[in-house]
Amino acid sequence: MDSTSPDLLGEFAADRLLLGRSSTVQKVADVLRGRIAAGALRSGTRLSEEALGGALGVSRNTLREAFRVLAHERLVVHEMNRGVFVRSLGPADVADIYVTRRALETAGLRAATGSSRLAAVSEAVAAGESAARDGDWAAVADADLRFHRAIGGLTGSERIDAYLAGLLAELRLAFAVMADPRALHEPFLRRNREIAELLVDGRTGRAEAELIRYLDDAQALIVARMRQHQETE
Amino acid sequence: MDSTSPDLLGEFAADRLLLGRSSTVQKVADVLRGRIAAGALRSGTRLSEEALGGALGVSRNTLREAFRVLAHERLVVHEMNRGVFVRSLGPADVADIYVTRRALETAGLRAATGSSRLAAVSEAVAAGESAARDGDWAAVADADLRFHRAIGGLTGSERIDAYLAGLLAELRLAFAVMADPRALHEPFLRRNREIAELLVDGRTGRAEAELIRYLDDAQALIVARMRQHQETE
DNA sequence: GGCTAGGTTGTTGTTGAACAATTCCACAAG
DNA sequence: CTTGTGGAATTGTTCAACAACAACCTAGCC
Repeated sequence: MDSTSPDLLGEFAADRLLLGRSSTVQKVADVLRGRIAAGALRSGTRLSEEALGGALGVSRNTLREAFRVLAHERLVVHEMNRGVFVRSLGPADVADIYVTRRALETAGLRAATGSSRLAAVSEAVAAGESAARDGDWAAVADADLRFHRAIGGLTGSERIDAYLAGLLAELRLAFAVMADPRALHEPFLRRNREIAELLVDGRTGRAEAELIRYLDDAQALIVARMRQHQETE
Repeated sequence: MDSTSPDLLGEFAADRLLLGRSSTVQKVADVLRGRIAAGALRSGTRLSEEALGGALGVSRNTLREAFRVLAHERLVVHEMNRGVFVRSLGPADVADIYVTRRALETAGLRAATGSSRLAAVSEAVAAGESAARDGDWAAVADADLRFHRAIGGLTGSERIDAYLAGLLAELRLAFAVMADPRALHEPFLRRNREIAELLVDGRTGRAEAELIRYLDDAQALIVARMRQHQETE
């Protein structure tokens, strides 16, 4: 019998990353990342090695390895001899993140012309609108993240995608603090579509101007909410 | 007696990062990072936990924590149940890095107008020329890195600076393979100065065009050398 | 010869316990 | 109200052990 066809093998090769997901350290990091994104672990919370290790059923050494990767992702802060804490974002951090987003996402727009990856952008827009119709605002938030990652993905750069994914994960630290995801994401649904349509029409200059205004507004909204939240505390 | 003046305290607060530099894990990561950048650890070398731990006088657990941070910096590849290896860069990696550099460094140029940080750019150019006059090509390479970090630094973003630093550290993986740093850096000394002067003159559009050509040429040079090196092997 | 099966060896993955170093808290003293 | 001084709790780091896995080697088979 002939061996498995080469192109079929190629498809499986793409799944290797999903398979390699074992390793207790990775799983622990995934769990903590999820808990932080979901807001279950509030900013500033101290992550005790003994308590967390006991709860998750892993040893302190394994947990510390997971802490190292989360610290490098800036989701957690490691203070020498004091422990690790869930990161808390200030307005300066948000400003820094948005400067970086502007740099990376506008690079995507400048690479958009004729890209085959534009489909992913449109798909994310459609998914967001569909979720909004269902009133599923968590799904809207997810689609919004996908939209922006897809814009960065227009560069075709694996690193830019990884950076953007990290930046958006950091921003969830700010989202988690404030309720009402609807007020946060609904106003941007229409603007997502607008930018996507400008892109498929090849009007990338105009799309870039719109995206920059979009990001400025989003940043201002988040900072305003942050200050408001800080007062009511 | 009055308490210490607030502004003086502020200066000390800036030194906190320098103090927290202990931690065996950090020191081990620093050592390995340095060895990799210097080319003492060639690409593909396997880093045995037992051997390295013994040589450095640290435990396997500590070493594994250091491996996690280096892996996140992409200087090292962690293969499950097989160990960690010094990363080896291919032309596709170099292309990816340069796409990202173009995105980040052009963002710096667009933020250059009237920035007080332009001084750091000019300083790096001068340092490079001075080192070239002395024939110290390692110092020229350092100054070149400083130049590009300073360009990204024009954005004022801490994250962009961190990303650029990481990308340039990755590139050293490619530099380490090939000898003759002079041929690699000398042609770009004049172009560094040209870009810096365009910047202080406020001609940022022209500077951006020059920088993009610069990066294209550098990428092509590195890829050419990589292929050449691969053949002679 | 070339290929497959199966055991051997060396390395990594993970755990648990131990001890030193450090921070934090409370409390006493000036 | 600031400055020492304990002691308790937590982190930093090491060590030893074992399971799990990958690479290598050998033997046997067609």
